[in-house]
Amino acid sequence: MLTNAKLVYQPHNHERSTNAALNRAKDICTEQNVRLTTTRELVLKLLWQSHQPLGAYQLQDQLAAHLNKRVAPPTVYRAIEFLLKMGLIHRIPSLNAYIGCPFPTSEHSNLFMICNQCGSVAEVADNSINGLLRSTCDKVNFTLQ
Amino acid sequence: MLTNAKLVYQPHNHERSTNAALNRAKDICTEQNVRLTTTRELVLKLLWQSHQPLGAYQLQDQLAAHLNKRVAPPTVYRAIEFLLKMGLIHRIPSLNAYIGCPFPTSEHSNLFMICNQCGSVAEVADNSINGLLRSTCDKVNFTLQ
DNA sequence: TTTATTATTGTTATGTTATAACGTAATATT
DNA sequence: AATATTACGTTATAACATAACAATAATAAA
Repeated sequence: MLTNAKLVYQPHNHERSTNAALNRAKDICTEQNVRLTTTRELVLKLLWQSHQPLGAYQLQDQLAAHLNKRVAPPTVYRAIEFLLKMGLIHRIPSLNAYIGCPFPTSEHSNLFMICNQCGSVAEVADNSINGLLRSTCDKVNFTLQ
Repeated sequence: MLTNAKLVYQPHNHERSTNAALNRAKDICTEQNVRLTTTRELVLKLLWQSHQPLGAYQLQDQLAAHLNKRVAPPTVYRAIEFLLKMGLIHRIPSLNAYIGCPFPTSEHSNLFMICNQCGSVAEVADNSINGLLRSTCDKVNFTLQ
């Protein structure tokens, strides 16, 4: 089972894990021949620094603060769209919020544990859950995506 | 395994299943001593007639058409809130849409199969999935809700 | 039945999330 | 350097959701 639950819930070197994630992102983008521009990287960094999911307009505020200039929604949403496409972040629909993906290269269905008290989110990728979901989908003639 | 997949995807007596759902709803509300008012019942009916999830503003339009008068968003959202609380409908966050619950009295975690082609949604309640989710939550110190 | 209480609905305004459209700038390709 | 492609800036607006308060209807209490 793959999970970042410990990383989320236990004391750890935050800056270090953020840097690791950013470096992984750079590698992935280089390999895919796409550009991790300043804005895109900053959004990713903000999401990793938070460890709680952030909404698009929270990102907008923080982005504006860091860049010392006005930032319009499309700027944020473009960065989000890019990062989603690259598998570097996830959208959590029930929160209208976004969060860094701890294992961007691994093929996995997304399962999130969302704490109703503190709002933190841990991600879990589990083969047995995946398998069971897949077979259940088969039963009702769906294909798991 | 509990699912309404066949009901969603195979020819069936639509009016009949809608009426069944409405009657069940009436029973539940009577039992719980709450009122299934005209608006609430109509919203539930519209959701059942559709069999595809409907957004709040689609419901607003249809509601207005049926009642022959202007209907404001809060009216719709209040009905939705009530029906959600009674377990008669579900919200599907990834679609910002709502759908009738086929087994409102059964305790179950919600699992939705959403067709990317046609937009139809089937609901599945499966004990083995539930169990696996629960044990996975335990592993990472969460409680399944 | 009259009054009091509670639940529900109407109405206006506004908050929050997300995208369309179009122009400009930066980067890569030839 | 000229051209094509990709990314960004800007304005406006669409889509989804709720706050606040007034009016009305249903139910309970007197």
